[in-house]
Amino acid sequence: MHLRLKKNSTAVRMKLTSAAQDATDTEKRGRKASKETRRQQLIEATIDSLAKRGYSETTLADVADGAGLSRGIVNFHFESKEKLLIATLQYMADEYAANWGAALDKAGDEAAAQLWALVACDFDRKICTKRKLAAWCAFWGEAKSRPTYQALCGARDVKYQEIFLALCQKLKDEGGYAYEPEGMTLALCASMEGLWLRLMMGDGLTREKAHAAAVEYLLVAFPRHFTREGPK
Amino acid sequence: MHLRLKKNSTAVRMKLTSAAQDATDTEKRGRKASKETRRQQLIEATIDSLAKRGYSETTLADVADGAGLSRGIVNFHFESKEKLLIATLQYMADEYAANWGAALDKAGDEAAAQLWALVACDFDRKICTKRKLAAWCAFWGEAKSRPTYQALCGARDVKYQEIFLALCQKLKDEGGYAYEPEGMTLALCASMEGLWLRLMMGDGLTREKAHAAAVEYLLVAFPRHFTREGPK
DNA sequence: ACATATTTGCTGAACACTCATTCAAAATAT
DNA sequence: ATATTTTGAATGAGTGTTCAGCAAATATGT
Repeated sequence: MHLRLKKNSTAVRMKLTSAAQDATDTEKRGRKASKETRRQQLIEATIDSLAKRGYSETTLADVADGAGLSRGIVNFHFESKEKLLIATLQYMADEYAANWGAALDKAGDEAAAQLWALVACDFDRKICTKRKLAAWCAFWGEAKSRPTYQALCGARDVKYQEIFLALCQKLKDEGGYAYEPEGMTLALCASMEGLWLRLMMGDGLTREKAHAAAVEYLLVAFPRHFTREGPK
Repeated sequence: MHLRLKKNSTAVRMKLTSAAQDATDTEKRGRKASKETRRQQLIEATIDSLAKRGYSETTLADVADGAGLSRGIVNFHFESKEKLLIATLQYMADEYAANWGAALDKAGDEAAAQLWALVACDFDRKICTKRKLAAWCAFWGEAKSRPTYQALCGARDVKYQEIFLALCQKLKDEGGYAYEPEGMTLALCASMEGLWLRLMMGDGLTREKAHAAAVEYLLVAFPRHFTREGPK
């Protein structure tokens, strides 16, 4: 089917001028993208619902309504509710990983600068929304009894924490600190996750305050490397 | 649960046989306590179910089965599922508060000893079970969209953190540390919650390792007050 | 160029199933 | 005998899933 379609549109393209060729291309892409666009749209609606109603109250009807589409739509684009939720979690995990990956690339070669960047990007505007934190937390709440969720949440942690550990170890060597690196790293990562939890709970805590608390941790742990304004 | 059932029927039998006085006593207590006992029993079964199946999969049928009782029982002793869940959360919150309250009493007057005790009791055998952590996390996951849960989870934090803040401030004065106390306290509390989260996720993390990580934090933050073995 | 056939994305009603809740009846205690 | 506690079947609301069919876009035949 797909092959035939491609053959046909190639044939059409050849008949048309070069300007129209572009148009056909985008059209084709648009058509092909349509499916991806819908999925995206439904995933966003799912995050909305998770944030607004919580995991247990999120229904397919609510997701469909949120996307402005009809009831059966999810089972058309995703096979089941379960698959939709997994795709949503996957999407968030990918976004999260991409974010700190990019931050790490931009940070340069200094271990201190890299660590600072990693901590900072956890409290980035794009990632650290109430909406998304709420969605994360919804999945965390179910993760213990669902291996798939656990894997996706865990995969995030493993790589992230490996890098953290390596950085902490490097800083320890550079600064002659006395702590035990594994415990230190664990406590630091846990602290940031805990801050997320609190942000989501929505006491008066703001993103800035949470970030400041994490920085305070960095200051105390690596006094020779950081000031409140950044790495030395 | 089965044991309790058996106990009841044993009590019944005792009434029929010899020791009438004893039997009447236990019976009276049994009757008056019976309602409380059933509630307790159902609450325990609820925690079991939350830990095993997660929030969204926890059904009244499952709770009743877990308690070895019949289907309609929850709506007799609690008015609704919602009320059962709230009572369960309340129960856990009370237990948690009682635990750190007792630990604080036992710790003496030194601020350092008190802080050490508070951190330690978060990783106590009684409190820090996988079962209970899972139940806590289930509630956290739903808390954002349920004011009642949020209030009960939050109430825990508020008092707890007030004390933490006071202790950190005191240690800062004593030790001449340079950090900003609010941020420090926030990061510390968040770290312990994050460690709970990870314990529950069940990577290879053990209670002891998590506790050690928290201690590592204490060491770094208050080097003049603590060694790995305890407060100086 | 026009008509027809096919594909594709989507709809919404129907269906099957789960689950909280109710309640009449039974069991048990007083 | 009365009150209390427990049972378990019945109820009904809610929800995920299915599917026949619609409409627009696209391909094919003339």
